[in-house]
Amino acid sequence: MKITLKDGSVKEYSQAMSVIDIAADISEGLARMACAGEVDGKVVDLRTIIDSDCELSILTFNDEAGKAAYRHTCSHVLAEAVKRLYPEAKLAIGPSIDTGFYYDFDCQSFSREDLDNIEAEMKKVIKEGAEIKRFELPRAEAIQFMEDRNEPYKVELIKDLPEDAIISFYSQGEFTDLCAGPHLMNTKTIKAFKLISSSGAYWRGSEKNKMLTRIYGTAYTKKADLDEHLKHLEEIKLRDHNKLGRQMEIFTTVDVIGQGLPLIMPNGVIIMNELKRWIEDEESKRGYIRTQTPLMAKSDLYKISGHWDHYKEGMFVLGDEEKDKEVFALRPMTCPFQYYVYKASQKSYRDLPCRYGETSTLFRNEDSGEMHGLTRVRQFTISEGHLIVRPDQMVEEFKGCLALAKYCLETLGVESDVTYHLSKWDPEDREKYIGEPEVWEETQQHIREILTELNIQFTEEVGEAAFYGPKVDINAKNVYGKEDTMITIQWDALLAEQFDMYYIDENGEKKRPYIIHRTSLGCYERTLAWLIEKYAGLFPTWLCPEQVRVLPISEKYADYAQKVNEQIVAKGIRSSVDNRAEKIGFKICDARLKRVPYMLVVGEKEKEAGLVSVRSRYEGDEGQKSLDTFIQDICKEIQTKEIREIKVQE
RNA sequence: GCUUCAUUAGCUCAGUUGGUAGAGCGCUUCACUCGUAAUGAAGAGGUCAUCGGUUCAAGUCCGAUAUGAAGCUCCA
Repeated sequence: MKITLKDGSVKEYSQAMSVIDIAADISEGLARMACAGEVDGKVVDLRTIIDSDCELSILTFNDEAGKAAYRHTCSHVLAEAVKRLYPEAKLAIGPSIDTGFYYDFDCQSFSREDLDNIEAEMKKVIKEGAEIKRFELPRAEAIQFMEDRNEPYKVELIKDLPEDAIISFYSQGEFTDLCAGPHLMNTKTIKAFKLISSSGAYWRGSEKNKMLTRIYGTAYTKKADLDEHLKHLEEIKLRDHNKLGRQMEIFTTVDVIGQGLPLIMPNGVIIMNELKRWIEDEESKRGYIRTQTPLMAKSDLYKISGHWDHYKEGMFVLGDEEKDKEVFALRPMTCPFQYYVYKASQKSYRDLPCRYGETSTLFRNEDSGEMHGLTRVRQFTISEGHLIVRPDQMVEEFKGCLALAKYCLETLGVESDVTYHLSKWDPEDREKYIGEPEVWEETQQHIREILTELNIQFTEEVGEAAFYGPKVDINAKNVYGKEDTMITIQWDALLAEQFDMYYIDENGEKKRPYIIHRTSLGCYERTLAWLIEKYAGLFPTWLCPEQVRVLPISEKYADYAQKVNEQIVAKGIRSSVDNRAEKIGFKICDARLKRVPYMLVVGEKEKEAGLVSVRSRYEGDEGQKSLDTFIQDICKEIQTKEIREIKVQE
């Protein structure tokens, strides 16, 4: 048989060979690094026997699938160590993930000390270097095998496999696990690993099931790579908005005020207000008209919208239906409020599209475990908007919303950090959605075409739609890799009916409009969190709470510093003077720690010549210049919302 | 909501097996009046998250509550 390798070379063998044997035949080094194989594009185990012509790649840790096999094997080592130390622990599942691997056990919870002990035991397992063997059993025997070992979760997994499935096991020494593989040949191949953390996780991801104990870990082929990864984990904590945002006095929380109710501090308010003014002005330029509607409404409104029946749990209800004549609820969305603005007067087809914008504060009673910093809160403010349009205007208006979103992302310098998703309904779960299947398929196809036409890369997600229509979600990851929706644009051909919204067409007949629910920048709190992490607190100048700090060399130059500052402030720039009785080195250090982009040092020389000595975090801005030039430059930078490269610090 | 961990000065954190509190930064005051990453000295500041329990004695042990964190689930 002929084996074509990745580099195009061909090996010929007269007999069937396993992948690992072929790797060994190519080179001993490759056999040592081999984690899995790829035969005609399909990932296979190293033990897979090849008996016919094919294309073969030997996958190492440098290949995604090889890395997965390596880490998956490490998760088996973890499982063996846990079984040795805690024989009563029941095995659940233990896959590899992006950043490493985990294994779920039904057992006690583990402290850091326990994890350290388990790590030590894992090292023993690796040192023993047991060969990893694969074998298959018929279904009934497989079930019996795991029943004998008192592993109920494994039995359940096998029972869920199709009748004709090949049920494979991998064993190393006295440890055997139900597993599809692939795996390394020997446990001693694992060179560097670390158990990261332990937490609870529901069996099969359902809150109705028992909570198991999950151990997260990661593994690399070199200790240096592992150390780098661990260092990276430490570093991302430094840009975590939840820490940095508090440290920079952007927000704080107070226990007696409550969960999910952050206090935005003056620094945070400056950034949020800059964003708000910018968005509101931009929307006005794009033909939006603004509304300001109540933060709460009687239960009657939510009964019409359907929220009272479906989402009451998620709302803050004021009053008791049994006792009170009127019951109110804080609004969890703006939709019906803006619909009534539309309905307040009769609309002609000439009036459409109506683009309503509102900087809208919403309240959602999230479960207590869901709150997180500024990204998941109970009260938040979004750049909300609803476009009431004629069906023939829908596609163009939807594109306009996407263009606005794209403009916002570009201006903030984050367009390369987002992913687009077409959130579709789930035809298998009809109860969750209103409307007919044909309408859903048609609108989804419209959005698909729009995204394709605009050359936007996107994924399609089943079951992620709103109950009234499909949507485009623009998501971003936080520093820990967790994804959140930043912007959403929703196609709604159904709710106008519910609220009896109409317009008069050219024939004098009542017609149903379509509605686009959208945000231009999403929720300000979440965007703020995103920007903190994106820029590690070093915001573009236009968003910096403090843009300029004037640093007099000594108190003798306080007057000049004051004059300089006044001229800068007069231009609407956020500037202050550091008049403390400190050395200039101290003042510079402090201004840097506070992330002030521009420092203006003034002393004898500057005072005499009417200059300022600029020190900034940007390249090529050092040195003396006239105050007028400085003001001109910074005004331009702020006005254009320029994103400048930050100088690399030693 | 679930699992685990945490909560000590404004902030970041020490505090051994139970014997009534410490550091650095910050703040206040004084001295220094300084040329590009941290001047020196002194002082103020804490019912150790809250409530309850065990104990002669609790920051330390136990329980409940609140808040925070990681993960799970959820996110109209």
